[in-house]
Amino acid sequence: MYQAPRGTQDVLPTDIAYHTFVESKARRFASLYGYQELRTPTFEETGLFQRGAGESTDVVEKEMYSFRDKGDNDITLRAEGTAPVVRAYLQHGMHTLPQPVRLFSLISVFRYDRPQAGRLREHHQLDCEAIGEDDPLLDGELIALLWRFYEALGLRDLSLQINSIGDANCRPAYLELLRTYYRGHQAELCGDCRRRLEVNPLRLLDFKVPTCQPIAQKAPSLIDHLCDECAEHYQRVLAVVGEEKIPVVPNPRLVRGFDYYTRTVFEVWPQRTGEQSALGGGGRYDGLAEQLGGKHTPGVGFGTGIERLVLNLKEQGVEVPASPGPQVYVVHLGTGTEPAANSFARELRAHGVPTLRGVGTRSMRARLRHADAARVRWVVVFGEDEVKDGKVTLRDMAATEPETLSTEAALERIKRDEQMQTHLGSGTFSMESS
RNA sequence: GUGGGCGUAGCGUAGAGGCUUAACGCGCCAGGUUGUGGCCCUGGAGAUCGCGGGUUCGAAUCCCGCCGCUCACCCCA
Repeated sequence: MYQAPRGTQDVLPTDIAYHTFVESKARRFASLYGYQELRTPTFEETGLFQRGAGESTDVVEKEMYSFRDKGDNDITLRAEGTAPVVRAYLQHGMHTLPQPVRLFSLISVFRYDRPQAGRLREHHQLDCEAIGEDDPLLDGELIALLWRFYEALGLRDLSLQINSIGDANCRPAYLELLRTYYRGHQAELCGDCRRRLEVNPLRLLDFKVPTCQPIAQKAPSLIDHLCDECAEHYQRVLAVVGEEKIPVVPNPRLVRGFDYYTRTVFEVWPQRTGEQSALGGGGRYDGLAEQLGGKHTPGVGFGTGIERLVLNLKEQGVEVPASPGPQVYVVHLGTGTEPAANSFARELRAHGVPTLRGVGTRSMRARLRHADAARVRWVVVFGEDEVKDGKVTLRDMAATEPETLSTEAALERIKRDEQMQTHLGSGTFSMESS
């Protein structure tokens, strides 16, 4: 038998409410901050990710779903959220729009990794990007958007980690300093660290192998070697976030896995420690547009993982609104009763009443059980007796006794009830309400 | 890529060399009620015990290999 490919998952109807809850809140909060929805393709030219995220990153080096298509194009399934958005910004000349351009996407991301709790080969993200402005206020805005979004989901005990990793002015000198420091300890380093030292020294800082920890602890901190402009920028980001009353943890060892980041980087972690658990993360990428062949255009953004949010909502016991089910179950019973039942169901749906049609040749009892399982409010029975008289039997599932009345009267009753539900129930069922 | 754990009906579990014709709960189907749900009762369908090999008179049970799932490292969401 076939199975869903390793690292992918089916979201079943019993679970879908969590996902629609997160997605609708995502849309709501993105638009609340003035971000407009953008959809980019599921696959891009491989070079976009190589140039964007960086050749030496783990994602590009060993985790991409890459293939050559029938036209000999090198294609990669979306490995990361930011580069495609910046590509779209450049391609469509969005620099002619008022800056910054604020965009959000709900995307799927593909990485060939070994799956584990909270890690999939296909996962989904809310991705928000603001391109065309380097004001630290914008960094703060994105952090606030992310944080308020989490609050609205009902998540508790989160921790916002923040850092600045400098830019092209100050980082090269710092990296040289770091390399010099590490070369002095080369003998004590594990093989992995030696490799990083050459390829991606910044990553040495957040490395977790215990034997290398003491060396990392004493390494020169990047935060002490920022140029004046970067230091100033960082201070203003911290100020803006502080003003928002968001508890922030400056973490001088926070480093992210993509090469395009400059200055601000941040992640949000749940309380529980260990494992890979970041719910969301992002930062500023002032050099990315140039890297992709455009002119210098600053930008800042984040991605946050839908599946990880769902996981944490469940862990924290957050209740999500139930998806609305059908209101009415229409059954026919006996010969010649089908058309009348069909037309009644058609009528209900034309009036916007979600209606389930009883099909097959099961007993009355079985049908009622189905209706009960579907948690409908009303069951409408078209039996031979009723159809002959132009009537139906209407059962209010909350009441004990059914009653027989004309089809018109039954329709009116259900419509009236449905209207009441729509008005009263808008807080319960509407995903759009905060 | 590295290391641990686990594979028995759709789901959750029991059985750990012969007492098993593989059991129980949920779910599914049907009946108890000629055309009326929930609760209850009765019955039924559904499992070559992940796959292959080995040990044994005898393997779901012991051994080996493979596959799958899962957790952690790494990395990221």
